[in-house]
Amino acid sequence: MNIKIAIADDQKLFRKGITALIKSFEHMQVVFEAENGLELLALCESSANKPDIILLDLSMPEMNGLDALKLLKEKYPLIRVIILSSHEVESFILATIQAGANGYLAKNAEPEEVEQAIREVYKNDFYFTLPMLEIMRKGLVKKANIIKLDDQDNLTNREKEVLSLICKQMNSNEIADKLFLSNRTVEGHRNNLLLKTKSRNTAGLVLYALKHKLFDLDTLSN
Amino acid sequence: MNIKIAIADDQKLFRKGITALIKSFEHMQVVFEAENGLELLALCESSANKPDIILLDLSMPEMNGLDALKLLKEKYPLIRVIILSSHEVESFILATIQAGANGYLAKNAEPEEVEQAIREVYKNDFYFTLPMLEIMRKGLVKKANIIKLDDQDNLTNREKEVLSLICKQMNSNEIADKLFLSNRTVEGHRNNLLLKTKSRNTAGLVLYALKHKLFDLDTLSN
DNA sequence: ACACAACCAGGTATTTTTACCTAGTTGCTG
DNA sequence: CAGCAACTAGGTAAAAATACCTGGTTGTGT
Repeated sequence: MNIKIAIADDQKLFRKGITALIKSFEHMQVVFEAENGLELLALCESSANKPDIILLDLSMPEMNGLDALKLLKEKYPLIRVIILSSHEVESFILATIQAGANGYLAKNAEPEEVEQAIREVYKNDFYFTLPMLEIMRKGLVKKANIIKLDDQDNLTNREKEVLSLICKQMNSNEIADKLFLSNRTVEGHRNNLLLKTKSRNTAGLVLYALKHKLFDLDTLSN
Repeated sequence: MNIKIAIADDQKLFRKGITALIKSFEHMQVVFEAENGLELLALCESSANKPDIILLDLSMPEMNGLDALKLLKEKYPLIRVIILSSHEVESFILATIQAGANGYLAKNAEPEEVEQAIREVYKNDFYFTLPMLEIMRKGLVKKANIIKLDDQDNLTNREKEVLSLICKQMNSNEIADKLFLSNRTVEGHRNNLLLKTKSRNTAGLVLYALKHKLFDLDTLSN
């Protein structure tokens, strides 16, 4: 049985080249080409011949690759997507993985690697080169280490207490009631919090609290 | 030049077996063995002959592998660590990667794979098998998918735009400037956001945005 | 053509937050 | 004991957010 492939790239010549290349591989066929994200989605919608794997360029007009990827994965979770990359930044690459990309292929890769990538993704849902894996690993590690650096958070217990109540969407009066304080006192704490955390307002305080893991998103009902 | 290796495992026989195995590989030597995490750290401390790579069992008495790994990476960030795993759960595996593990090796792996893993880690800082990579990928993706369930968030694009700026600690006037709107309009959006998200104030909006992954903590500077 | 949702923008009034002050009490430490 | 940090609490004023209104425009779908 053939592996059905679709290609989305804004450069016609590139599309045609890849198509020709894929034709030279055994048991593969290109079912359609798209020149931007919108067209890709439309073709996936209309085509009776759904692709198994899509080769997706990230930088396209109309709708870029990342947005297209997200929508694709939402509507057709079974379709595997291999990202065609020129020279993207790490955060963008991570975003595509988080959006569900199944593989990554540099645009200057060898033809053999294209074939290998497609077959691996078809078999294992998965193909990444070593540098990519290194980036992924960094991405995994990063989250745990965002803070840790400036961690001496200086906040006193009372301040942390007030901050936690702020994060529960209480205003100063309510907090004062709860802690048996004057609202002026609470305002004082609040002010110190703004200074110490270098925040501009309540939004900043909430972000600070979450970033520094003073407590967890899940514990705050909404 | 030889690759210097240390082994930490609580089973003596296993240690000796691996040591023997490694002796059979070219340009490798075992510099010491430890039977638990504490001993491993002590030996790293005292030994003049620091290992390049440590083969580390996760389940050990006294101090388990994960804790040992964390301390190791803190003190000796240059030492690479390959985890020896029997049958750990995913979350534990991810924890080791976040703690800086450079590779993962199943205890029932083929001898050739041990050699390959060591050489790859020595060369690339990095060796993971396909199933491991799959787990890593899931780990990366998971975070992005916590919500999604109740996702019909009703928020219009404009509202999301305003919300994102609120989360960047902007006030209504600043948002109005940025979006070329009247501040009254922004206030209108803001009000709708409060209603739709059932929030009481800015803190609630930020929490909502984060909970529903409208964007990521990391992307919001603080 | 009509309904409807999204978007925009104004008014008025109240509440809350922010900014910038002062100052007393408590408890710990050199 | 002196010094300091944490906690408390007050005043005044300006800025921002909230509550509750109104009404217009635009685009989409029926």
